[in-house]
Amino acid sequence: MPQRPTRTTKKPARQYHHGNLQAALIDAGLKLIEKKGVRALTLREIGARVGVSRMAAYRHFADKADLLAAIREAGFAQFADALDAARSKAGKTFASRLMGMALAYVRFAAEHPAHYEVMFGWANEPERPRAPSPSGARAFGILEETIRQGQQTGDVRAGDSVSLARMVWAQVHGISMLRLAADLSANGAGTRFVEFCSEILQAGLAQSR
Amino acid sequence: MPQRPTRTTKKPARQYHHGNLQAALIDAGLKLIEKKGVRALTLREIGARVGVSRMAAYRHFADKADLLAAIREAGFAQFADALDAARSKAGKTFASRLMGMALAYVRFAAEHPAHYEVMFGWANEPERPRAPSPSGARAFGILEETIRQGQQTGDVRAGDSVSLARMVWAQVHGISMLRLAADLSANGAGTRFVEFCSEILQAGLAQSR
DNA sequence: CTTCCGATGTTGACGATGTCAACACTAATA
DNA sequence: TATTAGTGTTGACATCGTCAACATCGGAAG
Repeated sequence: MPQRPTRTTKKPARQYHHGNLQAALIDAGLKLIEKKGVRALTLREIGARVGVSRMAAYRHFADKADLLAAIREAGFAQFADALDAARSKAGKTFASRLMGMALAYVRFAAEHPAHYEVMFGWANEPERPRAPSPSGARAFGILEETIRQGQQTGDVRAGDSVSLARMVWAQVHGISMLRLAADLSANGAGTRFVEFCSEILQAGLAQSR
Repeated sequence: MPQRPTRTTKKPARQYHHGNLQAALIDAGLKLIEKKGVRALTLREIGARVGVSRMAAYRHFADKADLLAAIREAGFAQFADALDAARSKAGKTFASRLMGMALAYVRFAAEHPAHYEVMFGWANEPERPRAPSPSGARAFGILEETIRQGQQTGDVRAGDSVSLARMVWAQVHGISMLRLAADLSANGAGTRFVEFCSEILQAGLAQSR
């Protein structure tokens, strides 16, 4: 959320100093990605949108990749919030929670494909290993905690909850990446497919042997 | 597989006409990607490796994206072969086939990460929708057929085999993308995790209700 | 209030890249 | 042997990320 510079008298208009460039750049970059795809993300274009020249970003980010990382982190924060909200809104049974979170996960990916791409995109640049995301860890923690609760209520087999959570995560991530649930409207095909997978997954998690 | 020009007398050496540039470009491009990542893929660099100038590729591909698409298709062919081989080598039970194919899938992704990236990478370029891959369809068909066999032997619940296959595919794809199975050595952590997921998945697929 | 300095934003320049044009060489056919 | 379609080459250009050097602002120190 860009806010006005602290001490302007009336109209911020266009001043030499922007006031909150960092956030504005992340925001503009994200919108640009959503509209034209990651390849179209250009420092020059971002600057133009914010009303600032290229190179201005370099006062707030080391380079383009660093700005991408910031966009990525912001995405994970929203993402974790969405998962958290879904868990709260879902019923108390493990099945409903699992399905609610699965739907929220896939929905986020479907509604913000570009943001999702930046978050989970390939990190095949050997020179610049990707730093782990705090918010990403928070999102995973929400899922893992749900799994542990399922174990306590007897809905999920015993075993390493981290591994179990990873498996569920991989499932919904695969669905999202392969675009297997494009239509997530009220009772669209995508929703039905996610429910379909969720049911099978839940059955598999239940059996202890 | 690059083959020699059809009518050279003895030593092809460096002629004006390469003889089989199309295949050579795909091959060189792939090797370059594997070594330096997708971002380092440059028409100039590819040309240099093949001993040809930039722009030469334009006689065989519409543009860079088109060459990428060819690399992608070649990857799917190898990929389908790998899945097919795994199915043949696995035992006759559904469980062993599922696990064998899952391991082959994840192994391919782990051993050829760059190729895998090009194959399954994001297609968020709104202007250029990605064409479906024939070999990709073949690979999926192998999995779906295995599912159908499982249904006939009673190992898999009744239902749409395509949806079931998609779910399994999404699972292994997610594992591959999230790099959850990095160590696929003889009895490495990755192998164990894939077996772990495969067992749970199989349990879920079994239950009819 | 004035001075000064660090933070922030700007323009210039450079090498790299994808691609359009125009040209050069080769091989097979007429 | 002459022609021509196929194949490879060099030139040029717009665009991009980024290094340098410069400009401007806002607040702290005197």
